[in-house]
Amino acid sequence: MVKLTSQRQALLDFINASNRHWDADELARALADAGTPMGIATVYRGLAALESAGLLDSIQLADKKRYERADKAHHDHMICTDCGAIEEFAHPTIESLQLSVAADRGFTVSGHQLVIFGLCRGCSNQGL
Amino acid sequence: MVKLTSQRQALLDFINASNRHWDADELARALADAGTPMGIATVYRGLAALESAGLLDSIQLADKKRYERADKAHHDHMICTDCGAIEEFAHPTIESLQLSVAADRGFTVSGHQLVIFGLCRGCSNQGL
DNA sequence: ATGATATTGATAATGATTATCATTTGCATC
DNA sequence: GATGCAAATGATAATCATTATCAATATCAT
Ligand SMILES: [Mn+2]
Ligand SMILES: [Mn+2]
Ligand SMILES: [Zn+2]
Ligand SMILES: [Zn+2]
Repeated sequence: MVKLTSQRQALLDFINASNRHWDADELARALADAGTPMGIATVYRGLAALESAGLLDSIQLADKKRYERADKAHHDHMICTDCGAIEEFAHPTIESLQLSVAADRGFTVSGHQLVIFGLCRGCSNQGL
Repeated sequence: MVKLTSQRQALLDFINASNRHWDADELARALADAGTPMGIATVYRGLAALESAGLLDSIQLADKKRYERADKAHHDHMICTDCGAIEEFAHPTIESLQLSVAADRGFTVSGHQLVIFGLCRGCSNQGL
């Protein structure tokens, strides 16, 4: 039986109150600053538990995993390689084409991750 | 000036002779078995140098980076979460839709990574 | 309120990758 | 072909995110 502890509630509230993609360390620091410090191992375990309960979503980037609210529709991400900004986009046609190419190969899809790298509008304009 | 050493040549030859997606450790072991052992740090540095020279491609998976030949056209990957098989696919429409959605947001694309997770045909049929 | 059990937290361990640094090697130049 | 030097090598330490340990604590069904 999975328990809803004060630590997990704090993690969930914190992420749900924002629109960011948090890593474990950022959350530990932010929660400490907010007056609800918790051990870093508890942060990792809490995030994993909340995700498998469907209460959080995550994206696995090259170096670390980032968590976000789960109450948004499925979307993918564009990441600015200059300023680190993470933008979201949803594209139904891309989604369905993925399913069809997988089906063509007899592949049973359980998930996917699409990340576009480049320069966001602001950083693109820096170089003008 | 970047030097083409015997170690780097061995790495390149080894990967070009195969169709796999290698991680650094697999390469170190395979090269040792093949009679051209080299330090693991040399493997990492060699792979990075060859990739930035455009002689190798890579995909960054959750836990580790995997290298493959660069003489194939751009493609994305489907990974079987059961047996670990990595299949390749190319889909021009998905590619161009990515560029258009990025352009819509003023995003200058430098690259992307699309990975589809699920069960390959063989593993899908296991559960029948 | 009680007890079984899941969670916490401090810390050690792990695993992939990078940094150090003394030694060696590729290669441009003579 | 010999020389010189910047770049590469390799053994190993360090780093960084994440997971494992384990004794103490908190949750929750009863
Ligand atoms: Mn998102
Ligand atoms: Mn490939
Ligand atoms: Zn930017
Ligand atoms: Zn499979």
